[in-house]
Amino acid sequence: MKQSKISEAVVKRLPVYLNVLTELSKRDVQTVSSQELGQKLDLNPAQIRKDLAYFGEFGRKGIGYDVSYLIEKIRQILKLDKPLHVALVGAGNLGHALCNYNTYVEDNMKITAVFDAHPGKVGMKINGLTVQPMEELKETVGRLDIRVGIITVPAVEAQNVADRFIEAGIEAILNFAPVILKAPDEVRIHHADFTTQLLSLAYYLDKERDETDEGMAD
Amino acid sequence: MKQSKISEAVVKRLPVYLNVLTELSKRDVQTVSSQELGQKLDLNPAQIRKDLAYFGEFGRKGIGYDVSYLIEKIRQILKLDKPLHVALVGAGNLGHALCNYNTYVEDNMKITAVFDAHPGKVGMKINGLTVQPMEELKETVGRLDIRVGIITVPAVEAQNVADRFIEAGIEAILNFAPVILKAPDEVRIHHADFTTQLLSLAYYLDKERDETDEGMAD
DNA sequence: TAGATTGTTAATCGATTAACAATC
DNA sequence: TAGATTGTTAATCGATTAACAATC
Repeated sequence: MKQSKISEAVVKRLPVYLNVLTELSKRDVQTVSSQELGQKLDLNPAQIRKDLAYFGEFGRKGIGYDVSYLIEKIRQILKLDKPLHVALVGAGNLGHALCNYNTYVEDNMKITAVFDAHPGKVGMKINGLTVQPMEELKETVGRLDIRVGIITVPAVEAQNVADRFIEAGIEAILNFAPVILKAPDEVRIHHADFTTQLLSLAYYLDKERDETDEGMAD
Repeated sequence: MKQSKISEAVVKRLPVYLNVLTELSKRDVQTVSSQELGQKLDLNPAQIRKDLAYFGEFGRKGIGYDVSYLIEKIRQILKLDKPLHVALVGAGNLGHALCNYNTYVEDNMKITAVFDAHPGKVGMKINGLTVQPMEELKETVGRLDIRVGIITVPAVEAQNVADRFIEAGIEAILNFAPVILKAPDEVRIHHADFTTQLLSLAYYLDKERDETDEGMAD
C-alpha cells in the first residue's frame, strides 16, 4: 500500500466505481467484470483493473469482481468505512441543495453542521440541522469530530471561511466559490466551482452555426 | 487553428484564466506575465504560455500579456464573444443556485429559460424567469436559440431530460445528476456531479487520526 | 544596452492502453 | 478441458516542464 504513488486521476474514479457498484448491488447483481464496468462508465477495462490493483487483489480470475466485496473495499480505501462528518458554511441555495442531497449519506459521509455569517440565516432549519453562527464553528467542529468542510459562500468571503476551517482543524475542503484558496499543504483543497465548468462547455459548441449564418445572423 | 488537437485539459483551464484576468482587469491592472498568472493559479508559467500559444500569439516578449486584450481573445476562443443562451431543467435548490449565480453573465453566458416536470414548480419565478413545463422545452429552445442545457434533476430523471434536450437540438449539456448520460457523439456532455467530488476528498484525510486513536476511539 | 518575458522545441514525466501469463 | 477474466508488465500515448532563441 504505497499510497503516496496513487494519482489523483485514480482517486477521482473510485467514487464513480462506487456509484455504479451500488446501483448494481441494488439490482442484486452479484458479480461484475471490468469489461461490464468499462461499458457502463465509458472507461477502458484495463484501466479499471489497474486502478483497483493499486490497492489489492479484489477480483477473481475468470470470474470478475464480487459487487458487495468491491464496494466494501473501495469504501475502506476512501476511508468511508466509518461515518465521516462534514461541516458546511453558506446557507444559500447551493448550501441547501447540498444539505438535502443524501446520496453520500449511504456512503457514510454526512453534513452534520451548517454555518452562516449572516444573522438572517442563523437559526434557520435545513434538513433537520439548525444554521449556526460562525462564532460557533471552531467549537462545533471539535465537538462533533468534523474533518471535512464545504464552502458555499460568495467568492469574496471564501478565503475567510477557509481560514476559519483551517484554524478549527479541518483536514479537507470542498470549495464551490470561484476563488483559488490559500491553505497549508496539509489541508487538501478541491475546487468545485461550476462557473468554470459551464464556460468551458461553450468551447465545444459547433462553430458551423456561427460561420454558416454569418451573413444572415440576427 | 487546428482545434481538433486541443486537449480537454487546456480548454478547462481557459475559463480559469478568464477568471483571474477579469479580476485583474477590475483592479485596473494593464499587463500580466505568465509567471504572475502561474503564481496566482498555482500553475507552471510554461504551461500557461503553451496553452495560450495553441490559439495564437497574444503576448509581447519582454512585456507579458495585455489583460484586456487577453480577456477578449479567450472569450473568442470559448465562443463567448456573443451572448450564449442556456436552459436549465430542475427548479430545485441547485437549480435556484445556478439561476441566481450571475458570474457567467458578464461572460456572455445566461440562463434564459427554466423548466420543471412537476406542476407544483411550474409558474414559479426564479430571478426574473418563470418556470415552464417540460412540454414547452422544445419550442422555447428553438425560439430563444438556446444551445446549452443544464440538468439539475434527481438521478432517475436525468436521462429523460437529456433525451428531451437532445431532441430539441441542444449542443452541450452540463449534468449535475450522478448518472452517466447516454448521448450521440455530437452532443457534448460534461459531468458536474459533486457527490463524486466530495467522496474522493475523504481519501486524502490523515490516516494517523484513525491509527493513533485506534484503541481509544469512541 | 541589459533585463524581462514570450513562443516553441526538446526532454521529462505520468497516465492510458495493449497484451498476455496465470488461474478460476 | 475450454472459455473467461484477472493482475501486471511492456508499449504507447499525451501532457507537463525545462530550456532557450527571439525580441520587446
